[in-house]
Amino acid sequence: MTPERFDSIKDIPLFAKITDESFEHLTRGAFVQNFPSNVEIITEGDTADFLHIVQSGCVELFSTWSNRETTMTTLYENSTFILAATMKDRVNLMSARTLQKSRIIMIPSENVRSVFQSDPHFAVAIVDELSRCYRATIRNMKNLKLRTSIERLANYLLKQYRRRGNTLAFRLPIEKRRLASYLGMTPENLSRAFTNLKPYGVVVDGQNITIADLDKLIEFAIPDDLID
Amino acid sequence: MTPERFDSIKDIPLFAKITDESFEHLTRGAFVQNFPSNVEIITEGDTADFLHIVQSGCVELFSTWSNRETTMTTLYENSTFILAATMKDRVNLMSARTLQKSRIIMIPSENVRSVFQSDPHFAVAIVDELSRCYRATIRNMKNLKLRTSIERLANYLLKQYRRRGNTLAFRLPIEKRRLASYLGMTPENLSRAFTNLKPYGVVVDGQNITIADLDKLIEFAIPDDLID
DNA sequence: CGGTTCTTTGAGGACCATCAATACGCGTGG
DNA sequence: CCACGCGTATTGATGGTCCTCAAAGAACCG
Repeated sequence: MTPERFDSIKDIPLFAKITDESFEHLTRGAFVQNFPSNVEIITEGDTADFLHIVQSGCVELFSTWSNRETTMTTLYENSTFILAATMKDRVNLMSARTLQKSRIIMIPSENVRSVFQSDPHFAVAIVDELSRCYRATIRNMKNLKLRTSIERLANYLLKQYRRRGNTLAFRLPIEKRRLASYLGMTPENLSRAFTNLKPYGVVVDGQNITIADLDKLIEFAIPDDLID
Repeated sequence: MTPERFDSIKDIPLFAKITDESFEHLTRGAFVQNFPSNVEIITEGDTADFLHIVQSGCVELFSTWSNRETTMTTLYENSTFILAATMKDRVNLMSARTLQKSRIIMIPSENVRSVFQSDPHFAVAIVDELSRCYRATIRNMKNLKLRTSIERLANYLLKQYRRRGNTLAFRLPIEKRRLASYLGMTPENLSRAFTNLKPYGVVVDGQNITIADLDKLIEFAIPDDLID
């Protein structure tokens, strides 16, 4: 249907173990699309006709209500989204927009549901991915309900530190205002939260963060395997 | 293995369409247990050896961190819990305690995973349940992040109203302090939130709630299909 | 380089948590 | 049946956290 090649998809865990037949079936009617930055790809309330996969770039999932908006999560390479809506054939509960120039793979939801039934390996992969996203959301919610905003920021910084292979200096991957929304606060408050973390050795220079005293920050943040 | 009978389980959507063979396999090593009220059934951090199902009674899922505790959700008849941890063979992210005398079905996680692979109907049911729980959590999170505490309470009352077949007078199903925790506030604040809803026709008498002016409450709460 | 957006800082106020004290509800045992 | 005790619910006072508004500075982009 399109001249695009889907070989790179096979690197994604979701498709790693499936048969060639399943793969052929899945990609029938699928396509790859390039989006510029800051484009709304899907809108909450719309039906989930395609399973989306971020091949490259960066996508923000967000939600709105009554003139308010909040960032739910941010996705990078090889992340899927709207998997639950795809499987249940329901409307999306979140909207998605690109934060950078991004390449998005779109697979018809019907194909996903039908291969799910015919290929047990794919079924396992789907349920694995679904469980992973579900558990990530539970962690996120625990973070929001059990910690203050400053504690959330401190733990966010520690998570970034770990994700980059224990690097003490790094750049924030997203704008501060989006980070603020993700952490459940206003941009103004995020600024002040950074100031509050200064005594614990957090140095901020624009998007550049340096953790000058890891032990002190950990002592303050109390990271937890069941949240972070 | 136990003299308990599992027939009643078949009423649960999760098991509705499975074969007798799958059912036999699933219930091998399974058991039913009666718990008194206020007993911690599972603890976060423990491995999920069993899929749990509330056959009767009421179970609260909660989480703790650094001396704080929060109610994540409350479950009633025919609800499953720790399904994601079961499927991924990981530790539980939440603890569970009974809020009433409850009857809990426990099915070995291994059985669930193995029947998932052998019975496509069961696989569909599992992914359906998983997606349902996932989406419920997303809704919950949107509720928490996009609404003030009073708005959350107003929408909670409207949800109770709808769940009971549009009944304007009903009893709260749980204690107020647990409701407060679920809604992300303190018991004191819940009291004041109820007071704040008086002008919108909410009458409170202990656990008994009466919605005296439905339109006014709806106008204030702005319920949303994508949250509630 | 100019305009736009983002970030920061300050002031003020709304919301919410904590602490403390009292009232209420309920189950138990006298 | 009533008295008692315990946990829950309410109410008030207070302080902290966080949001809003406003303005200035910084970064980004065409």
